[in-house]
Amino acid sequence: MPESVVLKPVEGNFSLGDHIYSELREALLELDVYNRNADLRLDERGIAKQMGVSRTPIREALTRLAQEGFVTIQARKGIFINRKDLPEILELVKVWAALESMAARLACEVASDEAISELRTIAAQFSKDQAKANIDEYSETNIDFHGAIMRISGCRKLQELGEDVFAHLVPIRRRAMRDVDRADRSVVDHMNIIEAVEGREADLADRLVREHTFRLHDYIASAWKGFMELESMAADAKA
Amino acid sequence: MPESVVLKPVEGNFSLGDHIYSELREALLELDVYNRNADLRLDERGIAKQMGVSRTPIREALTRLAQEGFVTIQARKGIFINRKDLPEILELVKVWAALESMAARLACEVASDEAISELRTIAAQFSKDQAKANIDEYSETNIDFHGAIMRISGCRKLQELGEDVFAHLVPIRRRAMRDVDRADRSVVDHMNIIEAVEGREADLADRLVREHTFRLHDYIASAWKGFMELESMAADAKA
DNA sequence: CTCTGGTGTGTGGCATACCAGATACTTCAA
DNA sequence: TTGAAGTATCTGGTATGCCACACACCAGAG
Repeated sequence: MPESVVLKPVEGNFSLGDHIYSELREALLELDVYNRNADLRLDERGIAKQMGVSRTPIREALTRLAQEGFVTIQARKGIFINRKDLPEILELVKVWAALESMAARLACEVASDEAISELRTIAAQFSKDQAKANIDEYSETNIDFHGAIMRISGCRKLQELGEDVFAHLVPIRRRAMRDVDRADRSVVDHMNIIEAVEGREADLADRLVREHTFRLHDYIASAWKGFMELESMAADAKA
Repeated sequence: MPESVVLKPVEGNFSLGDHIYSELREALLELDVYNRNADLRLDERGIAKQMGVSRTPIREALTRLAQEGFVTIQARKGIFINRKDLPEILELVKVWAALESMAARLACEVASDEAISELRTIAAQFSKDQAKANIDEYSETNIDFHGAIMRISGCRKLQELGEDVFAHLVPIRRRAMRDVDRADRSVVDHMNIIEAVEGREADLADRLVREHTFRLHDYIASAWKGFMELESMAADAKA
């Protein structure tokens, strides 16, 4: 074989099950679970036919999704998408706060200066004013920022768990981020957090991140009814 | 039918898959993964035959265990029990610290006085002196104590996640708890934590729990080699 | 002896058939 | 009309069989 020809190895386990799992997962996150008109039921056979495979890999994917809490499987009754209620959402936010504040703490202790500078780079993408102008993009940047903190903590497990928890909050965050006033406050919070991390002030960073996340917590708690009403109206409009 | 006879409804989904899942999970935790002589390989067909069922429910259980990180399934190669290395273990302890310190904080804010008194009841089961005398039982009480903090935090998600993380640490904790000096220190820590929670000092409780868990973290880091050597000797003795 | 290609066996992935509980529907009697 | 029993259908759970890839072993060419 000519040495010049270098083929990259086929990576990992491609399996229908894996593929369907991520496909379904994404679809579930995209789908607006809080739309009261949404169909909360999933059908193994239907999905199987739709994707052109047998029930087996579908069932594997659904089993995993059930374990993650996205769906509930009831024997001989059906498979239902879990619609989380307010208390459950708030609990997830608390868990998120626990994980991210620890990540910030660890970042102060172990992250390199280069890694920390990443935070400022991300934050710089959106000045306070720009945030107002383009909430959607800000939301993306916001997610990046929080992801970055988890990453530079150097604790993969923390990061992975955070992503899992975060996934459950995606539909909520989509709503919570629309609020312009919150975006303002958020930008300020981020700057303070960055400075704390840059200054290696672990206790401070820990506290700031926690308080920042708890502001989201309290906001969701207060705005929840509004979310639901908006959804109802959207649903009605469609119908 | 006599009205006096009240039958409680059959609860939940009993399925072979579920049963095998918990059975296997327990077996995996019991098994000493760090015994280098232990067989790290699982065989679907073997387990199926051994339990007298088909591969299907076995596969379902294994899929779930794989998702939780207990095993790794490699297509057409085999299913292997995950042997966690030191860095991974330490990450789990950090996550545990994040969760439990938040739990302590929440407990300060929301737990009832009755709930908090539970902590003292558990701790009272073992005075400092008794701890030395019966390390094994102390280990149990210790687990109860930490479980109680999670419980009285009033945050189920925090509790559930904590239990999941904890499960991965079970084999490690079995070793770490043998150390008498650590038990002493542990009892003192617990008392301080209790006082902080009773005094509703959220910041203090948060810090104490975090520091307590990080002592375990550092202890594991320093004693790891010892663990491994002990295991090797035990394995050699058997052979 | 060495290296290459072939072959047999093990292993997980997938498709399929069937089962039994849960439901919806239908029918028929009061 | 109503309601209760019977029946068809739907749904997830389980058992099986086959497939394709991984790998160890073997044989023949050099």
